[in-house]
Amino acid sequence: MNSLRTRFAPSPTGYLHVGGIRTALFAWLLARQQNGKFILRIEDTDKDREVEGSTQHIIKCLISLGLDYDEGPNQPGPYGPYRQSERLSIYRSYAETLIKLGRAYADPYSKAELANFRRQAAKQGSPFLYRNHRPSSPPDWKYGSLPLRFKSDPKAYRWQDEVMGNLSAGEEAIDDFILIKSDGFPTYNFAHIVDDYEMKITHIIRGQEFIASTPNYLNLYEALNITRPLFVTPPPVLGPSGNKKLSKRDGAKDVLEYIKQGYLEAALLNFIASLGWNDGTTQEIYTVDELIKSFSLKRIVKSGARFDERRLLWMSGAHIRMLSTEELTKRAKSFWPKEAIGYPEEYKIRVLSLVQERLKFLAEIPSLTRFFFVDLPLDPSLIDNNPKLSAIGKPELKKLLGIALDSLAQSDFSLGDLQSNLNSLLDVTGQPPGILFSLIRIASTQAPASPPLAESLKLLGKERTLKRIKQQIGAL
RNA sequence: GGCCCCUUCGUCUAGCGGUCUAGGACUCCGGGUUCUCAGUCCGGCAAUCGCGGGUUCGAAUCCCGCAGGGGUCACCA
Repeated sequence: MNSLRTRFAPSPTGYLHVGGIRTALFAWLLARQQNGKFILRIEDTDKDREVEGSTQHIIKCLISLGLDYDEGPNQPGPYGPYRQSERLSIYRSYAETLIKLGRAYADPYSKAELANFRRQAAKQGSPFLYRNHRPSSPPDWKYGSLPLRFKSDPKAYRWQDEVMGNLSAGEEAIDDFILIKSDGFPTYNFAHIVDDYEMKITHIIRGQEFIASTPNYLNLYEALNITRPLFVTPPPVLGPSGNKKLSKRDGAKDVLEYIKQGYLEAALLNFIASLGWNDGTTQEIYTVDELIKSFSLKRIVKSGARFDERRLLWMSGAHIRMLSTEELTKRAKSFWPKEAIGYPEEYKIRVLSLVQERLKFLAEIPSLTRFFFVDLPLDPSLIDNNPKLSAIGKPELKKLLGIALDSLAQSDFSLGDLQSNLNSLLDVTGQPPGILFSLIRIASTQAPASPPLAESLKLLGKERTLKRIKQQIGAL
């Protein structure tokens, strides 16, 4: 029985973008691979920044991606509750222990005074350290009025990170940070340490922004005399344009948006995992199961990975092509154009299998398939913009279509018969396929692109095909 | 500014002292696939491995400097 436990601990301040999901994904992959547990913990200790409904939004996103959690807000477990706002008494008792140990004290300074200290430090070009201003006789701490600070024991640290390797920092990285805010809520710095310990988390997977404060955490673990989980720090995911960390501010999309556009979860996970991780082989496309099997902390790279949507697009198409017809049909359900209403399931399945290999994401279905369901209005530009066709001239095109119409009227519209019918048209007219087939394709679909001609006509059916060709003839 | 981390094709990456005149994938470009789009197959462009010094018979790989980038220095997480 493996006791590995990982957690994803977002704060409910909005949606999740690719960077956030990657952290969750790595934690989830590790847990699933090692038969451990994946815990979702909501870090809602900042009432001001909290965004209404975002917890539900985050959960929806995780579940849509298949990142299911074993313990969490609506998934009871032995170490709940899993919302920090519901664990206030736990933090308070840890805080009181620290006070008894002489390792925490009330912060008497006003915000203005603090700001002043900070200004001074900035003026000297040195980093601000609260402990340089540690009050000699701090007042008693009253819960819910004054902030409580950690009384640090500054020293240099060296530590192991499962990804970054050996890390170190001098004592200047250690400070008297706030444990409990004046509103009685704990800070992240305090709450996550208590929770990870209480919830028996074995691996903390989190972004690089926490490396700088790790020495503080180490100091606190010592003060509390508790063992720390392993640290796993993947590199940042960078924005597409440059070298900044991917952020909502710079337009990072809600991952749920990709789901809504019909990017497959497997493709999304495959792509996100490949940002900063590889298994050392040349394999690019992974199913979720393969990801679980191959994942390894040891193979997470150290440098930041840029988010490139083109690669995602390619992967998404690749995953769609791997789908069975049944699976694709199931997933396509909510993406049909409204014109498809009323068509039998069997017909839609045939349409789908014709466009499957052309799809990059499911939201493309309507534009690719609409002509299979409804007669599109005649689009003269389709012929005008085709250099070969427009060179021939309308009267001649009209004549050609007339011949095609008569010939196709003889066909039973089975695939084989259509094929030979079209081929013989080539002989009869003496035209190359580039002209004849283009013409028929445009006439019968009125779409800029479509699957191969014979297949399309067969699916369209004789009646509709002939009707559309007649219409085109009338317009020429 | 202090501290910490990172640095191989445009992008994601392989690479752990010789098999690297640096491999794969995406993108892009050319060609085949009886029409279009996509797919697929074949081919091509693309990194003197951030720069400068060492160590070594030999360095993308080890060491030292420098530069660039990122992170952090909140009663945010």
